[in-house]
Amino acid sequence: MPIITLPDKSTKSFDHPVTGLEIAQAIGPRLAQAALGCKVNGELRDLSTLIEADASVAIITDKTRDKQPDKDGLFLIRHTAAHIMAEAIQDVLGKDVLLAYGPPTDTGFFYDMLIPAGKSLSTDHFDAINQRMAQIIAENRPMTRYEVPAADGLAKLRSEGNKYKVDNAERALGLPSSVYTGAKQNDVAPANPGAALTFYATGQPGKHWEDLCRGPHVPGTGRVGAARVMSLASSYWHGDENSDRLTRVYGTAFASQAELDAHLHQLQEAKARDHRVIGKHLRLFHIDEDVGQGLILWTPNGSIIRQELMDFIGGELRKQGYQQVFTPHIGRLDLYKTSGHFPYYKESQFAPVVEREALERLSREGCSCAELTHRLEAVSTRLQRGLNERTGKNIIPDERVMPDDLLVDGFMLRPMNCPHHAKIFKSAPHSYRDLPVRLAEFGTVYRWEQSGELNGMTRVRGFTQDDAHLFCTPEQVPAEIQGCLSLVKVIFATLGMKEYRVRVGLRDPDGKKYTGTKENWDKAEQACIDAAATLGVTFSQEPGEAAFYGPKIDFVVKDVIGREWQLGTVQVDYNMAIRFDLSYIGPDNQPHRPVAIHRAPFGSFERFVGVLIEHFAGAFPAWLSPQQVRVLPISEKSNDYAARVAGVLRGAGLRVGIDAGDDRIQAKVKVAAEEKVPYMLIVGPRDAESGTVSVRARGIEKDLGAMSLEAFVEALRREVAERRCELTVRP
RNA sequence: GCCACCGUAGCUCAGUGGUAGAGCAGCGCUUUUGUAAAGCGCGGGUCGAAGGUUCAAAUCCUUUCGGUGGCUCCA
Repeated sequence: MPIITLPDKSTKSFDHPVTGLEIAQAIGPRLAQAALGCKVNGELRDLSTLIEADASVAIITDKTRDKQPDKDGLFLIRHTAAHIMAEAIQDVLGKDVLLAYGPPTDTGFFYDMLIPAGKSLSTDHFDAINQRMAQIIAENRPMTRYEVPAADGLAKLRSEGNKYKVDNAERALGLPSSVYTGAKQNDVAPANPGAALTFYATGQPGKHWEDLCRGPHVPGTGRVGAARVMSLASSYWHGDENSDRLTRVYGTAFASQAELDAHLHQLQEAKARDHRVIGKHLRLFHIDEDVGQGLILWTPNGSIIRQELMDFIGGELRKQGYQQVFTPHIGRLDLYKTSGHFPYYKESQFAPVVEREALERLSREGCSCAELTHRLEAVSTRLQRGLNERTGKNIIPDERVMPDDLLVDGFMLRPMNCPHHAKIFKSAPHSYRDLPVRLAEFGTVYRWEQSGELNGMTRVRGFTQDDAHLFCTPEQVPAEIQGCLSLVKVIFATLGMKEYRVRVGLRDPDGKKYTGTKENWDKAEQACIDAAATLGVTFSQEPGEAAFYGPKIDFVVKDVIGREWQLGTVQVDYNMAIRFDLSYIGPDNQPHRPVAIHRAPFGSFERFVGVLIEHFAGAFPAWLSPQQVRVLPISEKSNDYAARVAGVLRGAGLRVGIDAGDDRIQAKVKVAAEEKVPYMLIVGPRDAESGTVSVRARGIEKDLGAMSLEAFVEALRREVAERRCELTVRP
């Protein structure tokens, strides 16, 4: 006699076990009609689930109360849609397509499958698949769940010859994976005799298509309003690149065709905001294959944006007591052996640069490539002893040590700026009275990203960080973290960026890989959490996400397509000072280890500007715009006056262009609007006579009227100096 | 790196075995214009690169370079 508690805390009693559907019916017929599934004690279940004991139950539909798409409802719809797509693909390509794994995702769903040799799936099949999916949805077959005892289910799957499903079942039953890891076939765990496997038929079991599946699903295929296959990709079984390569088919589904259409429309809109498209159109940057993949050439327009950002950030840093430094883009290998970057991160670094004479000598000696690598990665006895003594651990094992005359020296394109900054700190003695020492550099670093990971400006191989290293006492750590975050807050606020979140990376509770004392870690972690809490944006604490050398704070923003990009980071580091043997003299007249804080709150100018382009859709505030004003003479007769106006603006330090072509004014306005110039000054004989300019501001599709040139200059100078987000100058 | 798709004029794209095209941009001429494209004309491409099949290749095949999307959220 279950008592059901509904989300509004009201209860309903039943004298028999009930299904979710019956509960919905008891609430109202329209809810029963709209119901897709239910949540029993917080767990998403089929509508047909029988509830025998008291429980709190929520009925899931495709919309929440405020008419927004319901996340759980979409999950159910997309989970079922994955089955429908798999059935459609098997109908189109054949039953010998082996299905592996097909879950819902944030924006849809995918299904991984093995396309048998000799067959292939391409976008040419999409029309056929979409049509077949529409048919299955129109047929509105019930989603029928049935359970089979584990042993029977396994036998059934094995006889069907799909090793991926057998593997899924074994994992679900907690058995060792006989297929994936090659463990012995072990029918049913003795400890779990009642275990069962569940299957879902898209219709009648035995008659219609079916799949091993945990569920839950919507009650019938008709409840998937609209589904569509989207794209193809490849994936690996279990994400393991040594395992089978599968074809991943992406699709998406919504409760109605209108919502699917809206989603497709939004994808198109997002494409129009893509920083690569806008960047090309507005000539902000260029990537040239002759220069290299992932290497950004900042063209004049983009360079203005970058320079303005550097000036802005640089000014804020000076206010906070940072000191500017400049260091080269390369350094000797020993430096990176000391820091620990080489060779441990060699997969993500450019290969070392070896001096020509050394290479020629090695070549004469017949040195092999493997031998060269070995000799580059080895260290001298002196370096080994120094590092091992300082860290108190055997971090350089004897195998890596080589006599000096065999070692090969070289340079590395720097993957990080910290070694150079550590060396600057070490170049002079420091008293505790000097701390914190804050060394800032817009430092360019180089990392070897896999070619498939590269993406416009947001994922590149050479980039300039807004980097700084703060060397301080353990007591100063909280205040310094606060300082970093207040900087982030100022800059995000200035740019009108509200859509960001913060991740605080903490120790794994039982991890042993960490360096530094427990007391320092506790304090630093608390400082990070406290600082994040003051930001006033959502932040998450993520145990296990700390670096081995200290806790960190990451800033993540979402781009228009919903992809998240990590921008900056603040990391506390107890390790660097040890490795580089940094010290300051304390009040006790004894040397002490400083704590280092790495911080690059915006990550890199490349990624940050890429995100900014999408954030503003190319319509930058006046202070960032490559061209702030464009003067448009009505006809050639006004060209002289236009040139005088432009001269005055330029003299006032504003970035001005002039469109003196023989186009009509309509054409000049259109071009300036497409290039997203903040202000157009339209000047004709009337203006020349009165010394005025006719103002048109971006985003307002009309003539705002005339004002004196002096008043315009003053107003725009103020807007730029205050770095306002909006265009505020008006006659 | 791996998989799918793509690469034609500065840009956006059409052309699927038979003499390389359009619009925009550029240049010239006409027009002298008051707020989202005036008209006419001209120039511009070894069709990403290399090799192959063919009487004939932008088009078909192979290789290669580059771009785009994707490469777990564990039934």
